[in-house]
Amino acid sequence: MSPSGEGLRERRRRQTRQEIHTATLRLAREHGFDKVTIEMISSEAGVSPRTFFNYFPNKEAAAVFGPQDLSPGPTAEFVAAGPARPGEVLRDLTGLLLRELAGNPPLRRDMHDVFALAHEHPGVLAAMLAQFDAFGETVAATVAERMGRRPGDEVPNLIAAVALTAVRSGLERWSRDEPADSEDSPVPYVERSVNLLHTLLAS
Amino acid sequence: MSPSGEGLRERRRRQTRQEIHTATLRLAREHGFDKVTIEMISSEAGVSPRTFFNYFPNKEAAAVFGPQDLSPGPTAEFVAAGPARPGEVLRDLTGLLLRELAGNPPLRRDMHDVFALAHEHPGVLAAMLAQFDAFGETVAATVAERMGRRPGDEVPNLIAAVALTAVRSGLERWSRDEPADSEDSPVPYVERSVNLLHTLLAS
DNA sequence: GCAGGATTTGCAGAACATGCAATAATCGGC
DNA sequence: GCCGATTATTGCATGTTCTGCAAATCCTGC
Repeated sequence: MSPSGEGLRERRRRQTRQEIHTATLRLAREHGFDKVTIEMISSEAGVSPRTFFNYFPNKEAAAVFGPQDLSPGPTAEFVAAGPARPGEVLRDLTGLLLRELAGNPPLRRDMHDVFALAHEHPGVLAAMLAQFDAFGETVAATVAERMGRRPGDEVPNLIAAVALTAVRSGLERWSRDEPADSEDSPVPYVERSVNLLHTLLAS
Repeated sequence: MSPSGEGLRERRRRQTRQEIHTATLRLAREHGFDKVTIEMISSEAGVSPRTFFNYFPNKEAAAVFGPQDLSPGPTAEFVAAGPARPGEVLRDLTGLLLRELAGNPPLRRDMHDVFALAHEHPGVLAAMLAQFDAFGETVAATVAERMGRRPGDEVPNLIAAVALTAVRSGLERWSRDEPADSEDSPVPYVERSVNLLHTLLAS
């Protein structure tokens, strides 16, 4: 295994995945999502069509491919804060997600494209929601760890799901209100949704 | 137009839709979802394969097709209760959704099948989440009406999304814990999630 | 009944998706 | 550096999905 914690194999794999994804978005922007074929995407990404299907089950999944994990640093901090009342954990979690988003400009650009696509193509929306859901599971696991509960426990599950719902709601509005090329940030929008959520709790 | 409020055309259309849906679930239970072809479904439902695609874009959508609207009576009551603090509206809404579920046994049976399918087939999960999301929009419109806010306003949107998240979380657990053929009700599960949600807000 | 519109259907063809087996690349230990 | 084992890529064959189009059929309202 090479010096870094991750072998060449894994790195290349991650890279190919990313390349297929960005190729999909680029081509969709250029020609319209449903004029784009798997063949075009594969060739743009420099792999065979058959390989495309080793990475994604379909175009929609390739378009919405996003973050699988929270970044380790802030997460460790979050977990270390230890057990607390559910409401507090929720508050900390929304804060964590917000910082995650604030610190990752490429992710935000990607998100804007994906939401824009999702508005016009039901299949993309479905794939995006599935992606959020999957991400929610990993978030729930982190929350469970902090709370000293088993993974799969309903409390962390619900906390994660509610937090992500608020985040998604903010991103949704952001993607609708802001034009594609503006150098805007979704952070204020998401903050707004998150605050609304906490207001909801307090009334 | 015939005596009832709805023409023959509309009724038949709704009926065909329903028939394709139940045929899909039945065949999926019998043969496994991915062994089922559109041709099988169509023939089981008594339509041509081409007609299948007039109703649904794909197998997944046919499998998860569910309620599009809240029932009129309870909804009118909900709306008539008039403006209130967001937290109260949320509470009323979760109550409404719960009663909706409690009063509709066929829907529950359907839900169990759909969730079970979704557990094994990512594409079905994606379609189901999209279905929930779409339903969320109509719920949000109802909430907006009650609160005297424009449709699309972020407050009703978030309230609807959060409520449905809790409901979904309960259904999720129910479908995992209860075997397929038990004559159980998801209501206690959903109640549990809803109560948890309100606890979350209160802490 | 009849004109107008909606629905169903068949057909043709492109694109999607999967299993399988051959080839090529990487890995870890020596 | 080399080698056996593992993993990834690719081409091929094949059945399925999905769409556009035009013909035929069926409701609807008058």
